[in-house]
Amino acid sequence: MREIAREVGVQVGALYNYTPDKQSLLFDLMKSHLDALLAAFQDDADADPVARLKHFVQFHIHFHHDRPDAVFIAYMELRNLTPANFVQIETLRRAYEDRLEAILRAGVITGDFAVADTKIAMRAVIAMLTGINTWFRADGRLSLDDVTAQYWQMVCKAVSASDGSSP
Amino acid sequence: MREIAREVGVQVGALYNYTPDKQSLLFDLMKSHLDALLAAFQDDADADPVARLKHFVQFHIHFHHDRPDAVFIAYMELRNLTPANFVQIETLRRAYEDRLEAILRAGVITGDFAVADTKIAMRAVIAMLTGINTWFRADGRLSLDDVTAQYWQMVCKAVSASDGSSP
DNA sequence: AGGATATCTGAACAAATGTTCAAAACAAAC
DNA sequence: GTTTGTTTTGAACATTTGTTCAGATATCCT
Repeated sequence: MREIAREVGVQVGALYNYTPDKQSLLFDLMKSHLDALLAAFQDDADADPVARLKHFVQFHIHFHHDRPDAVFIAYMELRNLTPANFVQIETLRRAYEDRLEAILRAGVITGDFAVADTKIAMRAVIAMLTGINTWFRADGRLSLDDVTAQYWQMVCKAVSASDGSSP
Repeated sequence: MREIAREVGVQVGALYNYTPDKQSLLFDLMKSHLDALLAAFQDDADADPVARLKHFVQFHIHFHHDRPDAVFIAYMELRNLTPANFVQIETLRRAYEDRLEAILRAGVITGDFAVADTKIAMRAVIAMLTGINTWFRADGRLSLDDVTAQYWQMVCKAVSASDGSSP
């Protein structure tokens, strides 16, 4: 709290005009992050599964890249939520994951994708993409668009029916 | 420290016969984890890159599955290391990552793999595999061997030259 | 301008946490 | 069984951290 106050340029006490306690602040940060995530992701269930997946990959990478702090908190502070708050946050995260899984399921049905278990594949994709935030730096060797293109290649191949048609 | 003491069944003070301070304890835990990781991973540079990669995937998953606590600490407590200790730990982690990258580079040369950038691919693979620890439960739907097989499928396809020959 | 309302400061309190140390308990050697 | 060396206890100290609150300061409305 003192760290936040210093960053904001205010005394600690003043923060308590904006949050009843630290737990609520943490929870509100996470919840609004996940609400924004769910609201921002648009998916057209009638489109081609490959195009939907590509859009998901691009969306996920850019959305997370734009909010490094929120993403960091959402991952590192999970264990500091009360059980009740944890459940709520997990429910939201699950809802987002379900959107990806739905794409994968659709692709399996059309034959575009070949994965043994869509839930496993979904977790693999999410972990892969979210991992970018831990190492990507804008002043690095590659632009975010380069990185996005390469991740899309890998994700696409990883879940594709392996006939070499998609990438 | 009090939590550790309670778990061990001893008073806090007694712990300080075994570690000069908490920072050293944390550092020693991480270092011995990474030393063990590097020592345990055997790689045959003359073997087929696909076989080497498969072995890496299986090794990584099982090694990390056997040490959930060490893995958890190695990821969540990184930011609590002193700068000097952080550098040492990062160097070890980097050494491990380099072993994977070497496999990918070898496969690119032989034409078994097709990735635009081996460092990016290496990070994607590591993130994917390490992510398993956050959700896998032994009493879940799938056995660790099932999960390993599926991840191997995905990793293999993700980095393969996309001619459908490898999986 | 003056009063009502909102916001901030400065200092304090309480709990948690890393660390120390003298005395007690224990173990090993002769 | 006494001596010597090691380990543990129990209590204390210093810092950090979440939180509160009375009084000061700023903002807004008429």
